[in-house]
Amino acid sequence: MSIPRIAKLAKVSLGTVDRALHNRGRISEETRNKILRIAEELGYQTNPRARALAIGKRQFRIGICIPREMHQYFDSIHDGIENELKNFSEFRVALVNSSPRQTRDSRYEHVAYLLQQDIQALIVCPGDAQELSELIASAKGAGIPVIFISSDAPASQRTSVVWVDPGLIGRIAGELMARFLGQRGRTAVVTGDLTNLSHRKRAESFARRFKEIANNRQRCEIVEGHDDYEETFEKVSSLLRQQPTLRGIYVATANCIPVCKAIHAQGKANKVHVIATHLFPEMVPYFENQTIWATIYHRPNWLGQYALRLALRSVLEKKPLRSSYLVQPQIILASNMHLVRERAKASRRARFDDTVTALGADPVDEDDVA
Amino acid sequence: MSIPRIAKLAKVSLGTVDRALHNRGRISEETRNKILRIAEELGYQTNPRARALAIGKRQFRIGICIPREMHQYFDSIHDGIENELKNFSEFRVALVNSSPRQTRDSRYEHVAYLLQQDIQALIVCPGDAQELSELIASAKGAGIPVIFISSDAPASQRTSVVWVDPGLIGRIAGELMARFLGQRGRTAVVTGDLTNLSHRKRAESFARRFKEIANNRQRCEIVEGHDDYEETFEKVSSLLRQQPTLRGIYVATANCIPVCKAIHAQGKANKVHVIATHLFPEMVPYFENQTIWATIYHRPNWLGQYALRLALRSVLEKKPLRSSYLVQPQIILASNMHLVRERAKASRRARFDDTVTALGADPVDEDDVA
DNA sequence: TTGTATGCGTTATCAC
DNA sequence: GTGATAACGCATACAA
Repeated sequence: MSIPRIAKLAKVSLGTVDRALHNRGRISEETRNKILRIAEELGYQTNPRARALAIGKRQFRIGICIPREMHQYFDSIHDGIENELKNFSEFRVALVNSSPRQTRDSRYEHVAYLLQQDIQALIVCPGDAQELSELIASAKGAGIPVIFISSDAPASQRTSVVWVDPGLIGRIAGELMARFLGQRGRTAVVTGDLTNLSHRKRAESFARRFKEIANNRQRCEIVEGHDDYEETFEKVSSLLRQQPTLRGIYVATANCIPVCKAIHAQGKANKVHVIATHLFPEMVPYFENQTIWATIYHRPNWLGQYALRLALRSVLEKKPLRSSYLVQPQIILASNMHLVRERAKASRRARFDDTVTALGADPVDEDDVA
Repeated sequence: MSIPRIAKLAKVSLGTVDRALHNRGRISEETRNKILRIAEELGYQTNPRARALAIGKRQFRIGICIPREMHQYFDSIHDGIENELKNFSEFRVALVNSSPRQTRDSRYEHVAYLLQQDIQALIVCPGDAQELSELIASAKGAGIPVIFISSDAPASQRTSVVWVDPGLIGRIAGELMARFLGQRGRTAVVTGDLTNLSHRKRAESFARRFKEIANNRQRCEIVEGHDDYEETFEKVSSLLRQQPTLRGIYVATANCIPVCKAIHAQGKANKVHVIATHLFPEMVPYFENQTIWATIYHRPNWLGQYALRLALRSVLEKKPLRSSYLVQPQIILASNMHLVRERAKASRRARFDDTVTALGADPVDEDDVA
């Protein structure tokens, strides 16, 4: 089941088989079909290691566009990308980085820039669903796979998306909250911005699942904090004053610190509890004093790692990509908190800023295990 | 940083570098040292893909000894092994299987048999800590790596163990139970056999963590079911009669069905809830009727997959193995139950029975993602 | 339109 | 002890 073997069976040369298999033209329909038929029958699969070896000297360039805000989250994605890079140290891969400052800033100019940099694949955390569609269509035309991380824009022509199902996240949080609270007390959601599809989905799924289990007919208040510290603190503080029976808050975004602070400021420290999102060092004290009871960890590190793996597989091994890769979220309690990398690690973002990270260093474990 | 480059720098031939790097003898100390020094300076790492290509025609044989009882659990391990096998389809790997019928049966004769089969690595689910030590020492002497799955025997000379920290499992279950029950009601543990180190560890950790959080001073009853259906059903039934304030049961072994049945038989259906271990089809109804509130999933599939990956890495890439690989358990609720493979899949054990599974079929995604 | 030659980095088999 | 040389499977530049 190798090219030489096919060549022998078809009584042609290696080059001919190669042309048939890879649609390179300069081949007659007849021989092409004969060869393809034989390859089919033999169940030919190209040997990725041999291919890797053969094309190993080329430079590959991968474009990266991931906003810089919310360090705890996006830095993890970047770390994941770097991690995976080490698994490809035999190749000459360069990451070309161009990222907007704020989460809500336009990615247009950045992606446009990246597409001019002779990249072979593009990894983006998209913001607005619409703005990139034109650029992505042109990338597709140029044969450049575009991989979305963390959120999707279904209308776009992106090749693949690597993310966590937001409905699933909401349902898990809702079920957990219902079990934690039993029948007593009501709950609320703090989210970023309901115009964001993922945020809305999480909030809705949470509320639905909570009511389903807790048999609770009360309205579940939804607070938009816009990932702003002050705004969130104020809104949650007033919510706590208005709703004395509030017992649980699901913070569907990374911005849970002002929520915890508000709870303590209102003297509700052991009365109101939080289910949060992600995990980073500032949260640890609130885990320890039992303000946070659980957090839903989206594994940003793994999102990044997998996105780069897909990009490089597509480029190096010509592997066709599926349109969607769903990553499983993890439920984190105080007992397994120590297993999350972001709990302790300092930000390394500096290394990434607007640089071309050339590579080729020490190979490393992929360490899903830990 | 390749062998030819080192050869040029050292002004020797490829063969000489090879002999220096791999301690093949037939080389003078002097040139050996010179070459090793240069390789060190250049940070030489052998290119695994090239190596793979070069040794691709050899046969490799991996011995497997995993008991057949408890299909839901051990079959998953086997499935994981087969999964990983597909990622190495370019090689000629054969799995040599010899497994005891019962979990508690001796593995001695099986392992002894496997060691005579010209295997290059051995994967075992050990039972008794002692019985294999002599065989394992001799395997070590013969340069055959021995990888334990799922439980450890610290005194033995095994190369590596791939497992889930039993203390961690117990603490997670304990914390979850404490959160679920709040301050009300007491709890109990159903386990297999307290002479088994992992089982004891899980039970103890559970009890300690539960008390810590729930501020509960009551004794936490521990029931040994010996993974026997009848015995477990009887013991749990009588426990439920004796302890009317019992609210939660942690089943630390896969044997949770008789526990659920006993709860229903005693008319405690919505009063007593279960945190279980693993997930398989028979459990689904009890998840749906809210008898089971959560389960701790040890990811047996991944245990198997990773064990084979380590074995093949050790053999094919000469990669040194760490002594312990800790896999993270997952907390499963009704909301994310559908993500667990074992929930639905039928047993495929037949394929494995006492056969030499020769291979080389279709390569496949590794799909941690799903 | 087809065939041949060369190289990727490693291992293995010779001959010297 | 050491150095050529071929082979693994694939890609590619060049020759026919």
